[in-house]
Amino acid sequence: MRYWLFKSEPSVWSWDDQVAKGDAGEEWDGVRNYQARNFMREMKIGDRGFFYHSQKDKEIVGIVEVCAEAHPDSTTEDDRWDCVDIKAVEPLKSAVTLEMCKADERLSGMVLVNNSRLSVQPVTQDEWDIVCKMGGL
DNA sequence: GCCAACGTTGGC
DNA sequence: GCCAACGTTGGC
Repeated sequence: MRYWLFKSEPSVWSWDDQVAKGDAGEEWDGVRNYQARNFMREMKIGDRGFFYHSQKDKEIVGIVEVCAEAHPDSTTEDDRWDCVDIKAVEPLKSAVTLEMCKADERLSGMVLVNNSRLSVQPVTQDEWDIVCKMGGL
């Protein structure tokens, strides 16, 4: 199993919105970036990811699971764009802020810290464990 | 709200 | 195929 990180502006699609969808999950649509799309194509059902609130909060708030592998993005006719479906698994006991990630030397290699513009990104096993612990899980 | 970084588009 | 122009993202 691999680990990922999904970034979303909470004013557009928040953790609460994701939770409200329950086990049915929801398309992670609207991605128009090849790198991000390619990562989604690599995802398998059961892979886990962090749910990150960009802009205002800048913090990792919960854990999601891939519940459908890459398929055409229903929000566009353009067949270049695929997306996966994800569902909420559980919230972190306490959110892990970008600031905390930047302050932790062990996370200095995290894509989140180094490439702020990539909206879907891989997370290593080590990074996953560290952030989970910081989040109280 | 600004602006830096980055990705994409399109003219040549 | 290069590169300038433009648009978007997201931290500050």
